[in-house]
Amino acid sequence: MAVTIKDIAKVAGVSYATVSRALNDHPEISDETKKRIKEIAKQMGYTPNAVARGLVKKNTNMIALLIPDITNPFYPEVARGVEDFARENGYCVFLCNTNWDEKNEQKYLNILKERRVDGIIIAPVSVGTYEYISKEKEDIPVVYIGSRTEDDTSSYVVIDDFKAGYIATEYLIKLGHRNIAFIGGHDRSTSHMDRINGYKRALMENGLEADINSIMGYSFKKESGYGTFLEMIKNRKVPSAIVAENDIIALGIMESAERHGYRVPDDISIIGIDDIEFGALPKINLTTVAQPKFEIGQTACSILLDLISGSVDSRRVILEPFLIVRGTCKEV
Amino acid sequence: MAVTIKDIAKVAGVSYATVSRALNDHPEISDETKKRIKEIAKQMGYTPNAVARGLVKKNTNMIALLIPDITNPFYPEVARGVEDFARENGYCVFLCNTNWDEKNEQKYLNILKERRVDGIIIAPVSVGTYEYISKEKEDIPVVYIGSRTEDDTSSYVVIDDFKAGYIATEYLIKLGHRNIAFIGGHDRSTSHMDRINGYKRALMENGLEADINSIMGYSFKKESGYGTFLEMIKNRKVPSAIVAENDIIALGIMESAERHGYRVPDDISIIGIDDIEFGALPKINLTTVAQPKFEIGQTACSILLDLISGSVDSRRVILEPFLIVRGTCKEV
DNA sequence: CTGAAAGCGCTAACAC
DNA sequence: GTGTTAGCGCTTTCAG
Repeated sequence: MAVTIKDIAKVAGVSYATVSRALNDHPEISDETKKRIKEIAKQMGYTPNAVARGLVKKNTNMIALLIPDITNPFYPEVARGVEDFARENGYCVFLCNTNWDEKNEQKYLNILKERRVDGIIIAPVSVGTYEYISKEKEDIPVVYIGSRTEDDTSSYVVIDDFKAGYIATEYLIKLGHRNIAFIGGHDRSTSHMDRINGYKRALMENGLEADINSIMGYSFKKESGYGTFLEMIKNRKVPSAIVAENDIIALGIMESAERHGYRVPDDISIIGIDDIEFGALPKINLTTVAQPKFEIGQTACSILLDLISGSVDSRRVILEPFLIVRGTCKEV
Repeated sequence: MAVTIKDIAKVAGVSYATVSRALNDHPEISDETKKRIKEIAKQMGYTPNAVARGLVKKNTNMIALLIPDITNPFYPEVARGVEDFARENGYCVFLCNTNWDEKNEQKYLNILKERRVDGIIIAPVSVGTYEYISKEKEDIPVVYIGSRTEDDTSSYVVIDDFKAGYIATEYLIKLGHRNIAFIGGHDRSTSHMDRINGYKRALMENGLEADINSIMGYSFKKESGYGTFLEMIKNRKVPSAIVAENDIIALGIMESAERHGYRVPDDISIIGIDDIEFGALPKINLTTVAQPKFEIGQTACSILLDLISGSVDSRRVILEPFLIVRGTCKEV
């Protein structure tokens, strides 16, 4: 059995309240006693029990970060931002991978609530997450990332997704493309809808039609890019350029194109959104609209800690996306 | 304040022990009362307090996974294996990114101990981790991944790293290469030493010299590959082929080669170890020695849960690496 | 400056 | 089948 403050008290010949105070550096304890007790604690190999402390203090100094896909390099970079900020402020982050599954997400949310984490940062699987979370929100602070809410009592950190879609499309248009498709995920996502709207707007402003049939895709994974492009080939509807909703989808499209005899960017131009590290490899050289990933994580964590401390009620931050021109788009 | 079992007891007109038993499906409680109490609990929005339960039950149903680099796609895939297995068995996994920093690692280990996680799976930053952990091992079950220990009281899951280094080098030799360098991380890692020994053995068995100067690198990150190859160029010591200790280092080497006028595989052959997803992209097409990533995670978690339940004392598993021939190596 | 004692929310004997 | 009670390890009034 692990050693407790009672054991220490016995050895030190003081009450266990004194031990608790000494170990927590309470000002009312004499420096001498503090030093003596800390010494004894160390020698006895004492490890404070955070579970017991959590029970009485009603906080755990743990926050959770729920992400849908740990294998998409976008999220690890966001996680780094969260972790860095959390660590500097004495919080420990519990990283949970929901794997794009609402069941998993709900389960984690439940467990996290039971574990009494102090707060949650979540990149929701879909807008369906909102109604589920809204119930608990009173109990536990939540910051959304990559997904807006309509109300102004929630907190979130997003990029201007409309603008991201717009920038990508506009760039392609300026390159002379007239037949531009959009391949993305499902429509139960605010960022998806916003990006599509940005895409449509850019088309319209340039007198191009936003054909509904040119908006495709089914998930936020690489396969969606691969499979959807394959579909296009089969249907003989390969456009001259594609806006991919994110970089891994873009990578999937490139892979599919490559394997079926289409050269990028000679036969088809592709632009992504996110700016994941692997897109920058010279062999890939993916043109993309970047998100400030690390900053998203940092900002979200900063807001969450403010929420926890009660210094703010809610905060919504919209960061700016920016174009990174590399080699997967070509003038026509 | 959250609702507790006492509140429920009051409403239901029973003692709170009864509530506890009903909620935990104890057999001694009549089905009727169970149903009634569960109904009341639900209506009152009760969430069990896992902190309090943890205090008395002395377990938390949480395990931790410590990885050195969440941005190396190798680890997320291992994490998926751990998570899947853990989830199926009612455990929650706490993912911690140590960022190749021993300080962070120790800090996490401490926090985890205080939080009384039931067990830990760790890919150590270096062999220095061992001495630090050995102290706690009696208290809390630990499974190492990607790193062996000498003693036979520890548990680990690794691949045969010697063989991985050997297979990679032998393949290059069979392709006709005579001047083969090795670029890897630091030597405070068992997998590093093993892979190098495999590399050396393959060279020796084929009558080639294992020149100490051809073993280079300084970290397990992409930069190590990039920078080290640059060094080779400067020193006019570019070999005809390189064994990279892992795939992201290989990617770094390829990037460096590419940017400095070396074509892969025409001017230089490169083989990696790991088989990360991005290496399989057609534009990259990295030849590599694969590790069963998901299986490593699964197996480690399975062992850990056995350790926790006490059904085994320790277990060491060595998985087989296997060659995946793609396009970055060429016959000379 | 330190001790005594209550209590955080829950589980698990031990009664009845 | 259900209630009573002790106690998990700790923090925090309240006394002194």
